[in-house]
Amino acid sequence: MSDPSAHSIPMPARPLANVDVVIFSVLDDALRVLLVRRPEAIGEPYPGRWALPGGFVDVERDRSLLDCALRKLSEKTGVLAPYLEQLGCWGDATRDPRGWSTTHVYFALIPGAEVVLQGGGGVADVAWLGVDSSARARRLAFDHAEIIDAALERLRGKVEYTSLPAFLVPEPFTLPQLQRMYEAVLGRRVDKSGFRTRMLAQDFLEPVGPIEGASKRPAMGFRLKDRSRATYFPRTFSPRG
Amino acid sequence: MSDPSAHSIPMPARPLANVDVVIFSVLDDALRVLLVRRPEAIGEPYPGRWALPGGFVDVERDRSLLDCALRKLSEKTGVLAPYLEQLGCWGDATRDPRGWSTTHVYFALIPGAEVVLQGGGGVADVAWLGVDSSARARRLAFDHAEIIDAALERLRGKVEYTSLPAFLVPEPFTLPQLQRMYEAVLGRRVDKSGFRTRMLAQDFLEPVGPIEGASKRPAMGFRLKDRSRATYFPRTFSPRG
DNA sequence: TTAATAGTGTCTATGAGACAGTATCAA
DNA sequence: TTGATACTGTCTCATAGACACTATTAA
Repeated sequence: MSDPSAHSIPMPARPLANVDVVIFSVLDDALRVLLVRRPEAIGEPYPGRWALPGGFVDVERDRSLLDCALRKLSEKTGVLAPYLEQLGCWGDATRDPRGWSTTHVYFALIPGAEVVLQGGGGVADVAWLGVDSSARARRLAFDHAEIIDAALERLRGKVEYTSLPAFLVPEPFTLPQLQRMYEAVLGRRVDKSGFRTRMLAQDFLEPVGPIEGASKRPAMGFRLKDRSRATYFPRTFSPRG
Repeated sequence: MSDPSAHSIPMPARPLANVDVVIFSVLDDALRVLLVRRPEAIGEPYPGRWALPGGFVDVERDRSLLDCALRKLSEKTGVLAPYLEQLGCWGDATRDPRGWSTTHVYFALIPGAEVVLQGGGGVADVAWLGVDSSARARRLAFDHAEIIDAALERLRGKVEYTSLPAFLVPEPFTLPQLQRMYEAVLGRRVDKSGFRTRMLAQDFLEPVGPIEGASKRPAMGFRLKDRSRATYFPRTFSPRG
């Protein structure tokens, strides 16, 4: 790390740099997204409005954008190792009244059972909101409604041909439980037999013995062979629509 | 747009904000990426090394990150309306010796014939480099080798199930020409009959009359019905590997 | 006629979708 | 035995892949 003043070329004005996280989970068979309420302090934009968890990059504390996203996620949910991927960047002169602003958005999938909502850290409230109408009905801060739309589109699109919903259910899970995650995200029923064949053919699940008590007949419990990445299927779910 | 000093909350230190563009094209049946040589001026990092075209966001001039990417692309290639999508963001404390730096990377597809390489703008040289070994063999500036790897992975992955290569060939084009674009990106041959069936079934091409002179027998010319977006196929190209 | 490229027909195997059927548990 | 859920078998149909075939031009 060098001292900027040692360079002869002047550095240009810099935009504000944020990181926001779209955290998805399935609760009560419904896909939900985590929102926090904006603080009411003087000078804060969108006071009291719902927003994605996030905030400025802390160049002293965060070694990278990913570090920053993991920090913001653990501050709000206590979850340390979720599925996390970069969604994209939004940046323009008008999205933040404080000036030219960029945000680097990550999207996370976490099992509903593992969540412990935590306030503090400059937010007055934390809550799960359904993605269908409630999130859109409330007026979100910044361009966060647009960002959530993009995250939803990415998630629903990828669920058609990846194992992403496996990150929405706590391990070990049964195939019927995993199927319910797919159905919650896709918003439609899928065939049981085809679902089983499809999942087992990809060889990304590892059986860990039957799970009892969850239903009448015990089902085989599975866990991911590799929690660090999703599996891609060679076809989408329903070509025939 | 408000004056930052009017707010009571102090703004944090800000990272440097860059935009870089990975510009792909197919020349001589080989996939290539556009690189520029870093300037040699005092204080410039990686002087004389090859790098992706890009640079600092100009908060006075660029209204958004996308504007900035389009500006940098047209400065180097003269192309105004290519296929352009966001690839992602890279940002950490060490990628630029001048300090905590973020870059917002876009990836572009342009037809080889339309390119007019243009120097100037602070670069000593501009060139197309093959993606296979030459780009990796030369030591690129910053983390641009890693970024190109990511762009290649994205491109090759999407080509399996999208119409992206249609943006690499000038309109109007014939199906055999389009097939050569697919083969150049994928690095393997594909079956002619299956290719034709697949392309025409998706209904994203519009016939515009036969093209003569290109070969012995004239072939039907096509153009995209919608140049603003790619078409997604329901299956990948070769499930059987 | 020949060479070269454009375009089509046909066979086969795969595998998804649908759904009926069987297995295994609790009560 | 009944009900509920887990799991399997089977039939059908669409289509990708392979490849041989025909069509249309220039020379």
